[in-house]
Formats: sequence, C-alpha cells, structure tokens
Amino acid sequence: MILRIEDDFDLKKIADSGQCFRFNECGDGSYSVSAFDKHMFVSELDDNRYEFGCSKEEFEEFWKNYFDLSLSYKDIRRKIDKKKDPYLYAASEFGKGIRILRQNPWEMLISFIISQRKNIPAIKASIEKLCKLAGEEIGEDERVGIIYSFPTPDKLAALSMEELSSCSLGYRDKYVHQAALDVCSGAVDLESWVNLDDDALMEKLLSLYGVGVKVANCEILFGYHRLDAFPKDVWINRVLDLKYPDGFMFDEYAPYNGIMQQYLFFYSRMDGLTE
DNA sequence: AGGCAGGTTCTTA
DNA sequence: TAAGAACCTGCC
Repeated sequence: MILRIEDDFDLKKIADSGQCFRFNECGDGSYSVSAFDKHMFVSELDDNRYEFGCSKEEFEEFWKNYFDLSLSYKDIRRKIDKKKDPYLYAASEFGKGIRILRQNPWEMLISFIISQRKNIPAIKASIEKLCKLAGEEIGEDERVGIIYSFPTPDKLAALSMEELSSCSLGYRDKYVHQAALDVCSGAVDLESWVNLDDDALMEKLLSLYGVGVKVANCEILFGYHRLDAFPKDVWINRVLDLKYPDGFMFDEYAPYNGIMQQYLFFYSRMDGLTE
C-alpha cells in the first residue's frame, strides 16, 4: 500500500539510529523490516510518499503502531530552543526523521545484552545468526533470502551453549542463556512489567544477569517505549562532557528525553566531536 | 600487533 | 563504595 506521511519519517535515519538491528537497506533503496512475527519491505517513492509491502489492514493493525505514527515528532522537536540549546537544535535538525519504534521487549532485551562492547555491524551479525538458528520463517526474497523471526524465549533457551557460541556472542552467551531460562520459567515476566513504575522496572531489569544501567535504559526506552529514558553510552557521555559542562536540561524535555538522546547519539557519531 | 567497539561482572582495597 | 581488571570476537 502507498501512504503519505507528513510527520518526521526517514527510513535511512531510523535504520542507522542504533535502536533496531533487523531494519536494513537492501541495496536498491528499499528497506527490509522485521518485527515480532512480521516482515515487509518499505521504500520511499518521493518526498513524503512511501510504499509499504503489506495490506492496508496489516498496516493499520500492526505497522502504524510499530512506527509510532500516532505521536508527532515534529511537535516534540519544537520544544528545542535554538538559542537556549544550540547543540541539541543542530542535532535535531540533523536527525530529523528519527522515530522511536515500538519493538518487542523480549527481542530488545536480548539485543541490548548482546550489544555490550560490540559495534552495530557485529550486533546485527550475531542477531541474524540467532534468528537463522532458532527463529521461524516469516518472509522470503530473492535479494535477501529467507527472513526469520527473532527466536521465542523457549526456542532460545533450548539452544546449547555450543549453538549460542556459534552466533559470536562471546562472553555474553551466558547472559543470553540465563535471560532465556528466566523468561521461560516465568521468573521474569516481561509483559507484566509494563505495569511497574519507572523505578520498579529499572530495579527488575538490573536484577538480570548481564544487564547494567545502560542496557536497562535501552530496554526501558526501546523495549517499553518509555520515552523519557536516557541511555548513557560512551558517545552520549562524550557529548555531555564536551557540550553540556553545566548539565543537560532534562526538565525542559521531559517526558521526551529519550528522543533527545537519539538526536544527540545520531549526531555525535557523525560529528566527530572535536571541541 | 595492539587497541577498541552503544558494558557488566568480579575482584580488590 | 569505588576504582581496575577481565572478558569474546571481529575489524582496523
């Protein structure tokens, strides 16, 4: 189906934003997008028109929510004052089009456990191997081959340590294995955690083996879509040190600090951050 | 060859 | 409680 989208929406920036690892450019300008048990291709036709490789029903029922299209990111960007916060303003102009996707909490948890001390291509490679090993077939294409879903907790828990190791997880293999066991046993119930308040959710996440403050915040922002979470990685810490010696204005941007974090992260990686 | 990549755990004082 | 070391792997 073809749709015009007036709000901020840039496939390339979303794909490169580091929040998703199964959202890839195919080489011909189209994007392969996998989420939950669904897969489709998307491409931009002209300025604001996009072709989604799904039915209108499926788009309304699933993808509209996945792309968070009910929220106006354009309005949120208006909170940024060019005079008061020139660096964030520049970052938001540069990152205009990024949205925070509504992804699967389980997939996000495992993905960000894997992400520690890895670069994005390496994270993607590990996740792709996991999907191929233990996921279900959800799509096929002559360009990219068979598309697999992210493994369910029980499929992942059933993998041997040797199989996990074959996915280049390194020392993170034991973290992934334990998380899968915890979710399978019911000791960890990610769905029910949506009802917890922010502090209680953070506490639960930090109790997981291999999950520290950074990964927990990524899960809160990208897995639970709590848009005020502000994950601090090496890039963001560099930005805060160099550009915000007097502190970042978290109060100004609540409850959307996580969106600001995305702009800063995306911008800082291109910027070089020399000053 | 040695250092580093979207960190966390473990050890030591 | 707070630094410092160790940790898998792949890529420059």
